[in-house]
Amino acid sequence: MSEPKTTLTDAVHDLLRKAIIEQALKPGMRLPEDTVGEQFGVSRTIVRHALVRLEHEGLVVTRRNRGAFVAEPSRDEAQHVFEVRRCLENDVIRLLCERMPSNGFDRLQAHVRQEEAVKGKDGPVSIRLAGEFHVLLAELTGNPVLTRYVSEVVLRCSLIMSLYARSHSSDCAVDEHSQIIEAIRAGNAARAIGIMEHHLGAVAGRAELASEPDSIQSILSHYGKELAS
Amino acid sequence: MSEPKTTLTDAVHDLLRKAIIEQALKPGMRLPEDTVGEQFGVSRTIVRHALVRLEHEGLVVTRRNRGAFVAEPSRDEAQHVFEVRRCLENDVIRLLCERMPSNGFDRLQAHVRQEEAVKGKDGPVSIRLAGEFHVLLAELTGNPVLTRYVSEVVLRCSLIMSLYARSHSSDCAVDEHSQIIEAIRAGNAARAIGIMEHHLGAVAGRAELASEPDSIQSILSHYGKELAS
DNA sequence: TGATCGTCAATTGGATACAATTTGCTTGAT
DNA sequence: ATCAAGCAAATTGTATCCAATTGACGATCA
Repeated sequence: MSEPKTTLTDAVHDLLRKAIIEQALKPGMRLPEDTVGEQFGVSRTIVRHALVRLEHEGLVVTRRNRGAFVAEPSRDEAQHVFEVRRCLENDVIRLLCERMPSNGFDRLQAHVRQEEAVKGKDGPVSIRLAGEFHVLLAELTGNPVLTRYVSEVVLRCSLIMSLYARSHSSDCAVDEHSQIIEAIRAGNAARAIGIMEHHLGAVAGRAELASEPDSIQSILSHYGKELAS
Repeated sequence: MSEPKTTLTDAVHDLLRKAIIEQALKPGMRLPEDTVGEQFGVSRTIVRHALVRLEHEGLVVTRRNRGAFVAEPSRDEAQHVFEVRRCLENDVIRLLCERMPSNGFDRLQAHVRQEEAVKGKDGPVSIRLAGEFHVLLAELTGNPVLTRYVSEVVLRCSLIMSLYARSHSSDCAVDEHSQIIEAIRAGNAARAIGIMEHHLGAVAGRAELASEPDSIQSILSHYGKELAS
């Protein structure tokens, strides 16, 4: 069997996270355990474990005896997440200016090329790539702890954007990504951090309206196809 | 109802965490689900959920079909945790210099008095209080996300100290805590951060010069030379 | 008519039972 | 004596089952 080395819980966890980040599951949407389990063809136990993790990551909230919901970060919460993200990402930049690995710039530029390939489109792929750039930066520091935290706040920011931003329009984002790379390459930490601050500030700045939801089953059935074993 | 508002999972989670931090459960120790559940009078389901969270917090590691163990951070991991901790705590200081809440200094000084009360003793209480000072600092920023992350790295540092440091002897620590408070009160962020860096550096430094047991690979590679035949 | 209380369906919280996987040990052959 | 193969015990992975809590609808009474 080509069975995956990972557990079912991991699979469901990843799928749900992906669905949330890509805005298929919108903030506030209910996530009943048996509905989800039914759609994915697994038992409630699995879904529960996945939901526990997602709650820990701040992507879902659970109310006692009420069930799980996709998180709806308030503006205050959003502010707090962005504050931590700035702190972490500035440190990432600082560290990379000291110890960028040899193949670091190649990997970064390859990623930017990917981003440019989907430039202009506002789809889920664009959102995912924009986030992954920052995670890649964190990875290059060689610090898994830092990478995990950056990963979490970036994911939460994606969720926040889906709530408050009217458009991801990553045009400027990609440009700024390139600028950050160049500033790091020049060893100019101050400038790189400045751009990053501006970059995040611009992202945080966009905060306006949202849209209306879709049925849970249809969404999950779409994502569940990957689980067909 | 005198029933607790929290769920059983939370209780077990807290208990296990406390036990790990206080070194009742030592690094590397096995945590079989049914044994733990038996001891606490709950089912495996609960223990499992708690273990999932603890793994997410980096206090336990789980191996597929092998079970959960109290984490044994390598020196590299320790380094990574300390690196993130410096980053986060420096930001805490920076934020507090801008917006310390009105009763902040009172709470901080009350805490330091507690620490001084157990000064000299190397028991679990001393370890816990030393960590809680830093969590309290983070709380005063009013940022729950930041507080959670600081909390996590501080806990992991406690675990690391229990592995590598020969003594917590928090004599200097308490002094430095007071110094940090005063620097913040003076609005001197640079000085406060400097003290914090020194404080954490001292803590991390103690971890360096302690016992030796680390990665299996290094041990095996050392002993393996004698086997090369 | 409106508010309050009681019953009921829905859903989660928790426990138990079963299956799959790993590990250690025994046993046998070289 | 060493090593390999296979069997058995222990432990986790997963599913199902029962109980407890919540929210809503509807009946009753002021």
